[in-house]
Amino acid sequence: MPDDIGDELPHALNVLWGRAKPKGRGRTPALSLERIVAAAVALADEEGLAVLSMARLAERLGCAPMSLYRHVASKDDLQLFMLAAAPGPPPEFGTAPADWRGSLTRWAVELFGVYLRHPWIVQLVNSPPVDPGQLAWLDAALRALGGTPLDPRARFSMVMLVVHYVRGAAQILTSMTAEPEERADGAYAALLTELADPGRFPALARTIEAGVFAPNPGAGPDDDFRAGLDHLLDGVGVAIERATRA
Amino acid sequence: MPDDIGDELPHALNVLWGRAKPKGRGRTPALSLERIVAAAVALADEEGLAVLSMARLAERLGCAPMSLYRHVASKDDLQLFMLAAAPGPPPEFGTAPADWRGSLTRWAVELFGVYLRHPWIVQLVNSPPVDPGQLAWLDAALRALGGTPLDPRARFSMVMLVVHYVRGAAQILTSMTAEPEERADGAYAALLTELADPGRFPALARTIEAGVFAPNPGAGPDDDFRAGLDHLLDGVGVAIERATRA
DNA sequence: CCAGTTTGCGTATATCCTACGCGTTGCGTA
DNA sequence: TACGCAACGCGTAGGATATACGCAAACTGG
Repeated sequence: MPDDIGDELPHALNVLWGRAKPKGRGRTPALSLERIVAAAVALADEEGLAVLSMARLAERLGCAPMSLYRHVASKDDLQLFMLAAAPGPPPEFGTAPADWRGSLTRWAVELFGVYLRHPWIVQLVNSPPVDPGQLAWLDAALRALGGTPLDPRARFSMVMLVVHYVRGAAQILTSMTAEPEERADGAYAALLTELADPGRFPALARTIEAGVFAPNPGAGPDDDFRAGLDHLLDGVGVAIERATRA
Repeated sequence: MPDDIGDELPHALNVLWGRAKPKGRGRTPALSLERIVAAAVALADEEGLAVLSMARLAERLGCAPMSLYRHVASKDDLQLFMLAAAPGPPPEFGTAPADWRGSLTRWAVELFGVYLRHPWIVQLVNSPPVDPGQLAWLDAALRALGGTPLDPRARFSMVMLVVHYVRGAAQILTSMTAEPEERADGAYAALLTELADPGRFPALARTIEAGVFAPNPGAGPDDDFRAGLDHLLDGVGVAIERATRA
């Protein structure tokens, strides 16, 4: 007997948006959706997404595997809840801040931090957001551009630019550092040096020679991220300037 | 008896770079790595990455599941080979083309096409490229910037900017169109309209009202991609102009 | 105290990857 | 020509996975 009689939304969405009915009868629950999701997030943070199975999760919670299905319809649903809960609230700035660049930079850096804390997020499929958590992040980014003369479509396009960049940068960084062995940053550089024949890949060989892949001890990995973000925001700045003149 | 005695590279890499020894003895193979990889790519293209299992692949090839393991060490290895083979060659332009923007645009559009033809690529983990196929693409992108005064580190940064954007855009697009039912483009817009409370998500609500998510019949989905790419390349142009003056 | 409702969980099934080892085949060599 | 070995194809089996189904336990309102 599904309870979405007059509602066409999937059950998971109703729960996410607080539209699920409270049911005060029956046995007192030892488990709760919040506990399950929190444990799943912790497990994925510590041991990776591949280790997250219903059995391991149940073991961690001290319950039987099938008990989880009373609160979660499927493993996909669980991942949806994880995706909604893990990021936490976005940075706060009012509507139409004067400094769009500073606001958007802060937003991107914090999102980057979220991805580094929860690397499994970028391994999940990147579907359009439907939960309040992700929509809050999206809204915050759009608000960062609220004071600019860009039209809504352009604003959204710029935000997606930043989203894709942050996600991609985190994806590369986590896949390089999360190698099983202590593959230092230099390992990839050494591998490329051996494989990239200058005759076949001239531009790549020159890039390697210039030491781009070599670990530069003075700078953290965040510096590369910030540099790329700055170039990206230069492009946003061009569009804003163009819209201002028009 | 592994055959990488004097070589520390994983076996899969030796095969990818044509360093595997030819073994002319024994029985004539009915299976080959090329056939297996081609069938796996076709299967993933047609039915999605979730359906790709060793059993299904063997069924398609008319062999027993375990026969595949004579040519492929594991399923992860198979996916590595798929990733190397599916994209095909990158677009051709000489070293240091005069029109960096046109070249990079063509490169990005073709890569976008690859992702749309093989949506499973963007669902796989985005690890740094180590196979000749992906390195050829990377080299081509770096060559597109060969005529600019950017230093190698900046060139690489710009290329990664484009890579992340193309990948992210394809990820969103494929996850929206590959829905099980015939969820038209308008479905997401309708869902957002119901969920995005203007009081809670003011900027998002305004974006929806402006019809950003509504399907505009005149333009294909490529147009959004091209628009975002243009903004991105504006940022690259700023960096190039800055480097020219310096 | 009882009926109804909700939770927790045991069982069973289907599917998956893959370690191990056996029989078969065909080339290179004697 | 005949033999031996290397490589191939595959059958079996084991462990792990998600999850449908149904029953017993526990709690609450009457």
